Amino acid sequence: MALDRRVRRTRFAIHRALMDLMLEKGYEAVTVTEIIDRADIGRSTFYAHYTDKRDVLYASLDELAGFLRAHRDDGEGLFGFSLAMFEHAHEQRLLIRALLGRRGGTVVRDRIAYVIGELVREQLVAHNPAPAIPLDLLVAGVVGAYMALLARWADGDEPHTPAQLDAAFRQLVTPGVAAALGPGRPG
Amino acid sequence: MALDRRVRRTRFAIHRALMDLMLEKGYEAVTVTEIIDRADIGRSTFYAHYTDKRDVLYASLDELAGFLRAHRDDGEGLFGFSLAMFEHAHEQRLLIRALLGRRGGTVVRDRIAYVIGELVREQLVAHNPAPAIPLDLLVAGVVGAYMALLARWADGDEPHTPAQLDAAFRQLVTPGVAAALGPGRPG
DNA sequence: TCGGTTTCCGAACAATGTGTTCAGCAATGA
DNA sequence: TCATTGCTGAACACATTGTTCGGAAACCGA
Repeated sequence: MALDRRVRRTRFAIHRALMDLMLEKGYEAVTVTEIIDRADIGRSTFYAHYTDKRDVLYASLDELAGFLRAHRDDGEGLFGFSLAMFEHAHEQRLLIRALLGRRGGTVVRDRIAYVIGELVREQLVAHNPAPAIPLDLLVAGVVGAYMALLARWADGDEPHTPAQLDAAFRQLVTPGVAAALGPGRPG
Repeated sequence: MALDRRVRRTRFAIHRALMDLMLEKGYEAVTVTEIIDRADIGRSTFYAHYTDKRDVLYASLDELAGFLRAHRDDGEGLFGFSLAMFEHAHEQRLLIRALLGRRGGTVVRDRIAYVIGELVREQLVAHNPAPAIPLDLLVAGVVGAYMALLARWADGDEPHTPAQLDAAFRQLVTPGVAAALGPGRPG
């Protein structure tokens, strides 16, 4: 049995309101009161569904997580999600800027980094469960570089294409990762 | 002529209060009211010196910037600041955790990333003003990886040593950077 | 269509935080 | 000493958060 229609409507309205507002002012600057007004729901209703602004964000980012998982094994070799994500970011530039730009927030970045980190870790472990660089550091470094490229692109004026970004990411990170994973060539 | 003694005392008290409070709850959670109370100064006094919590932070981070500059050319090759910074972070682990951990904030991370980014950019340009990867992306990626390692270490339980962190950073990033900078071997 | 269940409303509330103002007192440095 | 500068502290308007609760409304299944 699906959710009560009212619940579906309410949650969607909230989700939609958060997205819209983020596009306008970035995640950090959005307030619960604004979400309520925009979604045109009662205050108590909001808190009946979510505890926080953060809570809404997490729910909304589940979509992104699904997207990334779907593209996990794109292309050849590691980091299949990379190009797809850059392309997605390119289409949704405003949204990505709202999420990752200066007006984003630690919460957003950390969450996205976490989601991507899971993917990266899975792939790295599959190739070598005990790499030369401690796994947690390796994952952190790779994801850190990726997120930084994404953020820089979202915030800056440079019109890099998704392919350029993907290439930059791979050129920067792949040699070090390959070395850390050892001789066995990842396919 | 130096600053009025009262000014010096007030600013130092504010600086000190922010540091203490960050150690206890992380930058984000600290409030201006708390700083005022801890520093034992009047509210209007605070706003006479700083506009913001952020403003105080920036002033405080100038120290860090000086430190990093002083170690810019440590060791051989690029990223001389790296080991010194990790060592500094090791001694001041609590402070670094307060700054970069989950309870830190975008403001803090961005500012530190900016400071480090300046250093990295200077060094990269010195070796090759037009690397294979667009300079801004290269810098972003390198700094992103570095910050991520620092943050992961500050937040996690793993007792990595500064030397290990420095090694991990270099192993991950150096090959890609060298390739991007081209054949001329950086000294 | 009925009827019990679930959700929504909305207004009020206490708590907390921000940034400003101003008149009077106190410390400073020359 | 004394003019200058900085500090005080309380009050203020304002914004935001998260909770509460009785009554109205919508929903879903029979």
